[in-house]
Amino acid sequence: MHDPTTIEAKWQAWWEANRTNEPDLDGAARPYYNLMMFPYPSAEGLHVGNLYAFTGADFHGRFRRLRGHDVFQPIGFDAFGIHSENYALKVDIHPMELIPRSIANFTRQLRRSGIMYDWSRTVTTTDPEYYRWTQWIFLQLHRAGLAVKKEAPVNWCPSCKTVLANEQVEGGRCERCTAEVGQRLLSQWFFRITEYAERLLANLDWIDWSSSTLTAQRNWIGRSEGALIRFALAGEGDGAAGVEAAGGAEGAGDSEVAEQADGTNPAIEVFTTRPDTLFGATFMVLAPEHPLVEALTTEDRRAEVEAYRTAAAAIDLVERRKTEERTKTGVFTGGHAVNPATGERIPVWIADYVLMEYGTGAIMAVPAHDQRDFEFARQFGLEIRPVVAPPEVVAAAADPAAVDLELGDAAFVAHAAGEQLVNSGAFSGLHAEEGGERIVAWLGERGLAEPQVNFRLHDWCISRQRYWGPPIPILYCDACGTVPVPEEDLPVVLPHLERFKPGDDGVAPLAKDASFYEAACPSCGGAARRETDVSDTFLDSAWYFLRYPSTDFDDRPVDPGRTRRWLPVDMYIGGEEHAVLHLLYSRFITMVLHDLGHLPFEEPYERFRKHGLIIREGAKMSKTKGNVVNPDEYIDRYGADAFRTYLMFLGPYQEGGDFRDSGIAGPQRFLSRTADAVRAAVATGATGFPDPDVERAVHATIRQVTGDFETLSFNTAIAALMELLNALRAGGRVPTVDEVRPLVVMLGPIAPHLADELWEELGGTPSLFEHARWPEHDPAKLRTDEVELPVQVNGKLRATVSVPRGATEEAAREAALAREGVQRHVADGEVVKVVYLPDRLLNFVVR
RNA sequence: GCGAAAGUGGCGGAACCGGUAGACGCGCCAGCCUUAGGAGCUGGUGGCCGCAAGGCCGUGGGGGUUCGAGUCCCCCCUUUCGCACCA
Repeated sequence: MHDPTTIEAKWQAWWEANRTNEPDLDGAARPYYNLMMFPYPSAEGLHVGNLYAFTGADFHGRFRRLRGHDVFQPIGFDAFGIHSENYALKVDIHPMELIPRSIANFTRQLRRSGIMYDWSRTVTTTDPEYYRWTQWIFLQLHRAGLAVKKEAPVNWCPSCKTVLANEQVEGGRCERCTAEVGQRLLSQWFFRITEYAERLLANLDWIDWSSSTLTAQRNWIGRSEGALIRFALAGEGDGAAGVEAAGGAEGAGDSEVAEQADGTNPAIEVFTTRPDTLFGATFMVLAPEHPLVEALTTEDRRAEVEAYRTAAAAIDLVERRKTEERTKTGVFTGGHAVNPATGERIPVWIADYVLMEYGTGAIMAVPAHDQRDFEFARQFGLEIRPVVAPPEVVAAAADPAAVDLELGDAAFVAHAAGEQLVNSGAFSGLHAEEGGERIVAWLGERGLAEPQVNFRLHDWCISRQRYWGPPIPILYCDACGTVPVPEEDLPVVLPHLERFKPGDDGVAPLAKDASFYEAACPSCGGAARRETDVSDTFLDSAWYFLRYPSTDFDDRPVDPGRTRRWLPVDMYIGGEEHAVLHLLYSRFITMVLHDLGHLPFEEPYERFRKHGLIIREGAKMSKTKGNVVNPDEYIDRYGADAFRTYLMFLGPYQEGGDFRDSGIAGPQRFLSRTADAVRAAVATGATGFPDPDVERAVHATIRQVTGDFETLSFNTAIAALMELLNALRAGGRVPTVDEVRPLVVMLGPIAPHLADELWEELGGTPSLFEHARWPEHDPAKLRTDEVELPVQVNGKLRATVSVPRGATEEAAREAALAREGVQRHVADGEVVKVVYLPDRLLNFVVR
C-alpha cells in the first residue's frame, strides 16, 4: 500500500515551484482554454459537487495537455450576491471580512485536490479591480441604449417592509416573519436582452453544446410565431351582437370596426399563435394590471374589478407562477370589444391567468380551442364556439360554415394535421394553418392584424435593492437627469457599511449612506445622487472568463492580443443548473461587446458540456439530511488521487452518479497495484514487449482510453486501465517498463501525483505533463491471426469457434458444424439460410 | 400540463453501426498468507434445473419489425430533472 500523502505534497510543491501549470499566455503555440464554472465561495467550504465538476474538467484539461496543447485552466471566485450576504447576516460577520476567509479556505481545498489551476491568474468578483470593469460593461450597454430604467414588480414583505429575493419567499410567505408577501412596483434597471433574442436563438444552431442545454436555451427564449390582432373597444350601446360578418370576407369589415381602428378609440391588442381560431373568440381577457382596465370598467362593475385587482397584486411573484390545482378566477369589467372577424360585441374580463409580462397582457379567448380559455368559459358560463374540426367531421357536414362540433371536457387544440376551419365565414373549409394566414392577411388590409413573433424571454432586470454587489454606476442630477459615471471615475467602490441589512423602509442599504450617494454631477458639477441599487450577481459572472487571460492589465478589461490568442473558450464544462441564466447572460454580454467592437467573436463558448449531479447513496446531498461529503476528510484518508479517480469512476460524468463510501476502495487498490506493478517492472529492468497478447492489450487500451477521453467517458477510461493492469499482472507476471509506460502516461489526467511520481521512477524527466506525450496505438498491433467467432442457431448463441482471420464462409461453417452443440441444434431441421459476417458472427437459420 | 433524460445482477455501472448482455468496480463466497488487521494475494459470483455435459429464463410491462433486439417502431407504466397559466 503506497502512501499518497507524501507524494502528493511533493508534486504539488514541485508543480508550484516550476510553474508547471502556468502556460505562457503570449507565446503559447497551441492555446487551449479549458474553463470551468467558478464557484461561489461559501463559508461551509468546498462541496463535493464543486469538486466533481472541477475534477472532470481537469481530466479533460490534462488530457488535452498531454496531447500537445498549451492548456490554460484558471479559477476564480463568484463572491458577490445574496447567498454571501444572507450568510453574513446570519453569522453576523461582515461580508468584507467573511469572504476573504471563505476564499482562503476554498483555495486551500482546491490546491490539495490536484487540479491543474493556474493560480497566477485568479479573478474575484468582489475585488474593486474586477468590478470596476463590471461597471464599465454596464456603461457600455447604457451608452448603446441597452440599459434602460423601467418599473417592475418585486416581492415585498409588508411586515418587514423590505424587498425579498425569490429565494426568501417560502410558500407565499416571508421566510423571516411569515407575513404574506405581495408585490410592489419599483423603478429598476434592465438590460434589453430581448433585442438579441433572435440572434441568441439562431446561434444555437451552430455552437457545439450538450443537446439538453441547447434545448433548455431554446425553450427559455421561447420564440413563437403568430399575429398581433386589434380588437376595437365597443361603446356602451353600439355594435349590436351582429352576425352579418359571418357571411364572408367582404361583409366582415364593417364600417364601425374600420372607424375605430384609426386611433380615436384605443383598441385592445392581443398576440395569438392561433389566428385561425379568430371566429371562435367569444370573449377577451386582460391581465388585472392592464392599463386599459380602467377605461373599460363600467360603473356598476367598478367595485368588484378593483377588489380583484387589489387581490391579484397581493399575490407574490413566486406563488403566482405556481399554477397547479388553481381554478380559474376572474371578473367581468362590464366593457366590450368588437371581434374584428365577426363584428360581434364580446365581453372583456380580467383574470390573473393572463400575464402582463407576456405578449400584450391581453388575450382573445377561444374557449373551444384553448384549454385555459375553455376552463374559464366553463367556470363563468361563457359561449364556447368551435371553429376548427377534424376533416372527417367537416366531410360529413353539409356546410362547413355551419358545423356542430361536440366538445367533451377539453378544448380541441389540434390544428396542424389537416384540421379544417368551420363556422368561420368565407374561410370555412380551409386547412387551419392556411386559414390562419389568410385571416391575418385579410385583417391586415384594414390595419387590424399583422404577423408577429413573440418571445417568452424577458428583459434582464439587473437592479438589486441589496448591499453585497457592485454599485450601478449612475448618478441622478436635478439639472442633467440620469448621468452615467465617467469611465475614468470607475470603480464606484462599495463602501464598508456596518448596517447593510435591507432597509426596514424599503430602500436599498446604500441609500442610507449619505457619504456614498451624495456626489457631484460629472456633467454640471451640481449636487447629484448616486444610484443606490447594486447589480445582479449574474452580471459579475457573465464576463469573468473574458478577464482571466488579461488579469495583468489594469487599464483595460480585456487585452486584444491575449483575447485573440485565447478566446473564445475552447471547452466549458459546468452544471446544467446554469443551462439557462448564466449561459444565456454571458452569451448576451459577449454578443453586445462584440457589436461594440470590444471582442472579435460573438459566442463565448465554442463547446459546452454539462456534467451530471452527484448524489449520496441514492439521495440528494443536503445539510439537513447530514449526508454531505466533505472532500477534506476523504483526501486526508485516501489521498487526492484516489478521491479523484473514484469521483470519475462512480458513473458517467455527463450523467452524474451515486457516491458510496465503500466504492472508493476499488480505485484506491487500483492505484496501489499500479504503483506496485510499475516498481516491480523498474526493479527487473526488463524492456520490450515479450508477450504479443499483452502488447495487443496495451494498444487496445490506448485506443479505448483515448476515445473515452474525447467523449468525457472517464468511467470507462478508468475501467479500461484497470483491465490493462489486470492483464499486465495476470498469473503473477511482472510487466516490463515498456509495457507499463503507456499506462503511467494515461494515468496522468486521472491520478496526476502518482503518475508524475511513477514517471520519474521510470526515468522520465519531470514533469510528466511537460515531457510525456499521450501514447498512440498502432492498428497493426491490434490484429490477431485467429478470431473467436460466435456461432448462433436461429439467433441463439450455441458456441464460439476459433477460426483464422478472414476465414471463408465454408471454412467457418465447417468449424462450427464440427461442434457438437451446434450440430445438435442444426440437425433438428433444415438449414434455410446462413448469415455470415466474416470475423464477427455466423448464424444458421433452421426451419 | 409542457419540455428533457432515464429504467440492465445484491449495489454503482458496461455494451461502437441491431450481432457472444452483465466489461470494470463494490459487496458476497471459498481458499492462501498472517504478530486475525476494516491489510494483501488467488479463484468464484445474473436466476432456475442438472453430478456433469448441457438446457431453460433473463435488460420496467405489452405488441411489432428482423436470421438476430438492451439497442429500431407503436402503446403503456415508473423515476429524476427543468419550466411552470407564455395565449
